[in-house]
Amino acid sequence: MITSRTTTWELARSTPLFSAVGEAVMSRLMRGALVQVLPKGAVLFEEGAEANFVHLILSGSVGLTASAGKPDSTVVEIFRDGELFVAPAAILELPYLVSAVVLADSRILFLPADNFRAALDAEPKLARAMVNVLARHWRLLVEQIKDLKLRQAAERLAAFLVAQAEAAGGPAAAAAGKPVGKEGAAPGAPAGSASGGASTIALREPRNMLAARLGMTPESLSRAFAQLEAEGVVSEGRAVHIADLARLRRYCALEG
Amino acid sequence: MITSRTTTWELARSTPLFSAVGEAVMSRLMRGALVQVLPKGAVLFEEGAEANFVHLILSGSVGLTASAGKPDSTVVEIFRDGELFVAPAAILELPYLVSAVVLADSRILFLPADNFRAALDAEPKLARAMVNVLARHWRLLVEQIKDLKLRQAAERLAAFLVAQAEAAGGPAAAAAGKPVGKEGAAPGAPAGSASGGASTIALREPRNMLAARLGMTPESLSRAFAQLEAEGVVSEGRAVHIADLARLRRYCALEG
DNA sequence: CGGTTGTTTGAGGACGTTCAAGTACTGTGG
DNA sequence: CCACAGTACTTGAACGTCCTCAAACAACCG
Repeated sequence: MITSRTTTWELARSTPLFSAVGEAVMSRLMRGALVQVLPKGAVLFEEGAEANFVHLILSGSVGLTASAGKPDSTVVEIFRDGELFVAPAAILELPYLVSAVVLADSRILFLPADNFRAALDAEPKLARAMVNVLARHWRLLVEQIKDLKLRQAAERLAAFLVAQAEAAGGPAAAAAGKPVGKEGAAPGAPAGSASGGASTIALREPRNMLAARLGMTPESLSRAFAQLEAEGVVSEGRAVHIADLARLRRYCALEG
Repeated sequence: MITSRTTTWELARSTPLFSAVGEAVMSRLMRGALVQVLPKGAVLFEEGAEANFVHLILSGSVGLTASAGKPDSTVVEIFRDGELFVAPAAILELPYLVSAVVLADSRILFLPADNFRAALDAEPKLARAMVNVLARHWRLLVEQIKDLKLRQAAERLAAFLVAQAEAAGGPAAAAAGKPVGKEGAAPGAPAGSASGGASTIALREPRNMLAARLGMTPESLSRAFAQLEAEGVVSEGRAVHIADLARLRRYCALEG
C-alpha cells in the first residue's frame, strides 16, 4: 500500500477522466478508495451482483464477461490502462450485466459507488467528464455490434487488428476516429507513419479471451489468423505483424 | 409548425430527459430546434456524416442502421417515444457510426448539436441527466451483445418479446430493471399482472427491421416464431400473444 | 384485377462450432 | 540438462445453425 501510494496517484493523474475533472474532484473521488494489484484470472465482480464500486484501471487489462445463464461465457468488451468501468451499473444502482475478470496483471482503483454517485450530483465537472466517457464507450459497443452482425470471423479479426495498430501507432490516429467508409476511394496516400504501411502489434490478452471478445471460438480465431496470412498478416506467438495496414483496412470494409 | 407547437411542448415535457433538467434548461435546448413529422422510411442522417443535431423522439420509432461498407445493412438499435439519440456522435464531434431511419411515422425534435454541447458545459443538470441516459443506453447494447454472442436466433426473439412485454406491462416492471439471473429460484408468485402470466404485445416495427435488430434474416425470424409456438407464442400479423411469460423467460435463460 | 410488398416454406450450402488429436510452449523437479 | 506435466494454440473431420436462393402465398393498394 505505502509503496504504491505515489505511483497510484501518478497513474491516476494520467488518466483522461481525472485530468478532465481536476485535482479537487479527483481527491474527493479517492475518498474511501482502495488500490488492488491483481493477477491474471482475478474476478472483480460478478454478473447479477450489486455494484458497490466504480473501477479505474491504472495498468493492465480487464475483460467484461457474461454468461446470461448459459454454461459457456463470452467477453463483451476489454478495457485497458486509464479506462473507467462499469459506471452504468453503479450510476443507475442496478445489478451488473457482466462479470469483470483480470486478463493481464493489473493495478486497479476501486472507487466506492455511493461516493461516486454523490460526486456526480455535486461536481458538474465530473458529470461532464462522464458524459464523454460514456459516449466513447457507447461507440465502442456500436462498432462491435456492427462487427457481429455484418462481418464474418476473419473480417472481425482484421478490424480488431487495425484498431489496435491505430491505437498503438499514435494518439493522432486515435483522436481522428476510425475511418467509417464514405470517404470516397481507398486513400492512396497515408497521412501518418502508421496509417498505411507496415505495423507490428502485441496481443495483450490471451488468445482465448480475444476469441471470445470477437464472438468466436479459439479454434475459429486460429483459422481466422490463417486466413489473414493471405492479406499479409503474420502472427508469431503474442506478436502480430501487419505488412500493409491499408490493405487490411480494405479487407474488412469492402471485401466480403 | 404552428399547429404542432403546443403538442410538441407537451410531448417534450413528458420525456424523462426533459423532466430531469427542468423548464429553464429545456427551453435553452429548444433554441434553434425544429420539429419534423416524418413518415416511415425517412432518413434522419447517414453513417459517416457529421453530427449536426441531437434527436429526441416525441412519438414514433426510429432505427439505427449500419452497413459498414457492405452491400447489406443491419439495425443496431431501435428507439421509441421519449428517447434521445444519438448524442455520442454530437457530443464527441465525430461522424455518425450509424444511419437513422424512421420505422413508424414519427414526430422528432431536432436539437442543434453546437447548442447542445454548449448547454452540456453550462448546465450541470443537463450533463447529469445525460449521464443517466447514456448509462441506460450502454446497458441496452451490452444486453444485445450478450444476445448475439451466446443465444441463438429463437432465444434472441424470445428475449426480445419478454422485454417488450415487460416494458408494456407497466412502468413498475421496467423501472425494476430486467431480471438478470442470480435471484434464486424461479419466482413462483408473479409480482405484477404481466410478470408471470399471459400477455399480448404489438410489434411496432416491420418484421424485416425486427429481424435485422435481432441479427437474423426475415426468413430466420419467421422460423424463430414457428419454433416459439412450442413455447406458447402465437403471432397473428402484428400482434403476438404469449401464453406464459415465465415460461418464455425460462426458455431464453433469463433465469437458470 | 394485376402489381407490389411482406411473410412463409422448402432445399441446398456456407460459415462456424464441436469433438478429437496433435504440436509447441511453459515451468518444475529430477 | 532433460524428462515431465500442464497449458495454450493449431489442425482436421463431422455436424449444426443460419443464410441463400427459390417458389408459393397472403395482404394491401393502385
